[in-house]
Amino acid sequence: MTTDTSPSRQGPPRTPTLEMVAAEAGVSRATVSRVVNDSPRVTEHVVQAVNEAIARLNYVPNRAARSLASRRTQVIALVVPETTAKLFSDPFFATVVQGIAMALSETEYTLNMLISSELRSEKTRRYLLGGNADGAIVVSHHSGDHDFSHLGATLPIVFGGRPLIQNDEDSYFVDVDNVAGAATATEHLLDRGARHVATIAGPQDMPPGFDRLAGWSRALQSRGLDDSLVEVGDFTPESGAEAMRRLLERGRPIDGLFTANDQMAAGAYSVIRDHGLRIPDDIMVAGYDNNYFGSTASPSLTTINQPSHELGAKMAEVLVRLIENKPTPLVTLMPTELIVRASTDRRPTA
Amino acid sequence: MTTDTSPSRQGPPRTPTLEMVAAEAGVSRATVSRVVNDSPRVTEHVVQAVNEAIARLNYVPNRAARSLASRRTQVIALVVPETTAKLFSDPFFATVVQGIAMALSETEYTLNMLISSELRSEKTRRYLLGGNADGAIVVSHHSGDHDFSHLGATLPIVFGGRPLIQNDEDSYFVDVDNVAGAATATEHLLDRGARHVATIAGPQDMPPGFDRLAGWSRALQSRGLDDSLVEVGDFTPESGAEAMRRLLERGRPIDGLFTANDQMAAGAYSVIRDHGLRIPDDIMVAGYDNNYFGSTASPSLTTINQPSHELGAKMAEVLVRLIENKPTPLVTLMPTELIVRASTDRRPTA
DNA sequence: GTGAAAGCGCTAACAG
DNA sequence: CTGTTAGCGCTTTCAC
Repeated sequence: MTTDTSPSRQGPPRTPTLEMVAAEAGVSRATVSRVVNDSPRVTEHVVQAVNEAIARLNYVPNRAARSLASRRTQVIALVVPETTAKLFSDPFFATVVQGIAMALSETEYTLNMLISSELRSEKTRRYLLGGNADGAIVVSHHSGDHDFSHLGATLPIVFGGRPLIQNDEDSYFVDVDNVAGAATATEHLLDRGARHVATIAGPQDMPPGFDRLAGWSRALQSRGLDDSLVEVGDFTPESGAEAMRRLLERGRPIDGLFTANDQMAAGAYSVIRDHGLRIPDDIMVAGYDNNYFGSTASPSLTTINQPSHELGAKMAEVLVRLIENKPTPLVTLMPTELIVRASTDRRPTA
Repeated sequence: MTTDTSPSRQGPPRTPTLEMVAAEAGVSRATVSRVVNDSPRVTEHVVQAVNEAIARLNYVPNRAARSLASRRTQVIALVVPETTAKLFSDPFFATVVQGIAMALSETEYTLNMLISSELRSEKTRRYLLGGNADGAIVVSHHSGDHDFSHLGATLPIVFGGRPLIQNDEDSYFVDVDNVAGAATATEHLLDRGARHVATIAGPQDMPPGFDRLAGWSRALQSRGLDDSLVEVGDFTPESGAEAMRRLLERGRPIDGLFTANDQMAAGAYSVIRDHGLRIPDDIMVAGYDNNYFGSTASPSLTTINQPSHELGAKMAEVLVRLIENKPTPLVTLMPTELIVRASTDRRPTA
């Protein structure tokens, strides 16, 4: 076992070149190139001959050469801020990435995943600006990571999750319709007979936190109901418990609760029970996210499901359209789905 | 909003070239190239001048050109069989990928993620053989996906998880030491006083299932204890419950249980309780995986933690060594960690 | 419709 | 130590 450190450099070309195919098929390199890129104006007969030669030689085009000549890379960069990368084990995020990767695997594009730390974000910027990708998808939980938005002018970029501040420079993004989702959950509580619906909101400096509170408010206001029973948490079960405590201490009647995510609902559950109240009989509860916390809670939690896989697929789709100069709306909102479970299992009251 | 479908082709070169830097610095292109690739033999003085020119022009090298000329791509392919991609929401798998990506972000290599469906696996093969990557990491749950192992001769490849059959062609892989982990958990049960330790094993056609059973056996045999209390499940909670039922029906004493994963332990819990037995007083239980099922179970489950992030990082490290022709062992086993919780909370008996 | 020729931006011998 | 000279493998006008 030697300690040869130098990169292994094979001698002769390992893979057949376009030129060899041309020779094999008895045509020019230009023609082979046309066939490979299925250009319209090539005789059917020639196409066949070339394809046979390709098959015989087991030819596969060299990406580097192709992209050098065509000034197109066929690469899509997936930029993941390091803070978000840490949350990779979050099923939501992982599934979004899965959606992106699977959608792209259907296309000619290749997915390049970059972790961009605060420190080395310059490296990422250079990579993107250096013409190493045809476009980029930026996913992040903290939408402060929109440092990249100004790159949108130079390179097609699609963001996952809307920016907190709708910036002047119009950036493309696709997101879940948090407002509508929250409103749906709240309306469900109302339909099932709740009249005093409280909410445990998420951080108001995060779009999902902000939007879900807005959706809850909207649903109540549109029925002329009170929307002042609000407490804010930070998406953790503990904060959910705290918030629930504060809510109950207000001493006002509560018969419905919408929490901005399932974790906080789980936290609220324990407090509700500690107060001798029953779910759903005394208080119906609805969460948001449809994750493990909700499905294993007892009683199982009614919640809002986010189409995370589809979200990723959509991001890929939008970016590809952008790259190919096809008309595309600036913002794409994905619909959510209400999952009804035991925590709201009550017949509508009269 | 037009419907121009053609790729946007900008006119003039958008990014400064190495040649422009050379002119700016008053040296030849070769010299600039040497500086960029920090070759040792360049005068300090010249290095500075070039670097300043680079900074002034905001130059960033073109990957395609570089790789075309150097026959090196600086790309590492992450091959994810579609069956595995579906499990992306599995925290274990997602964390492994995270580990790979983060380790690679420290290097000059770029991560290319490919979903390889059974059908289109030919596409992946061509991509890899086409010289589009310097190496590949293949991650999969089902190690039947070692279709790629024969590519190992052509391209450096590292596999995640050991192959079921130790194939002749020596392929590199890194894995968690399942045998040792299972043995550790089992020994822990013995140390806490268990004498009749049963196991609920995983599918025997999956390496983790097979190895964890082996580890359990080894621990018992080395103390001269009986290792016949085995039932097999399929890693689901339901199968765990079934297996536990069969175990108890044997009518033999059981005071300890090792399950091949936490899910099956969760399933076993309910059956144990249904039989009027207490955990840990009557039966101590240890699982494997350290996931949500174990930590939220009641009593909380003693289990084996897998260093998933480190596993990914190691895979990246091994591959890079391979690519750079540094000596590297064929198999790398990562150590596990015992997490002691309430399900084995009992003082050692006399 | 097809071929010829001219590069894309960079690296890698080889001289000097 | 630095410059010169050839390409890497492919696309792309431009003629024919």
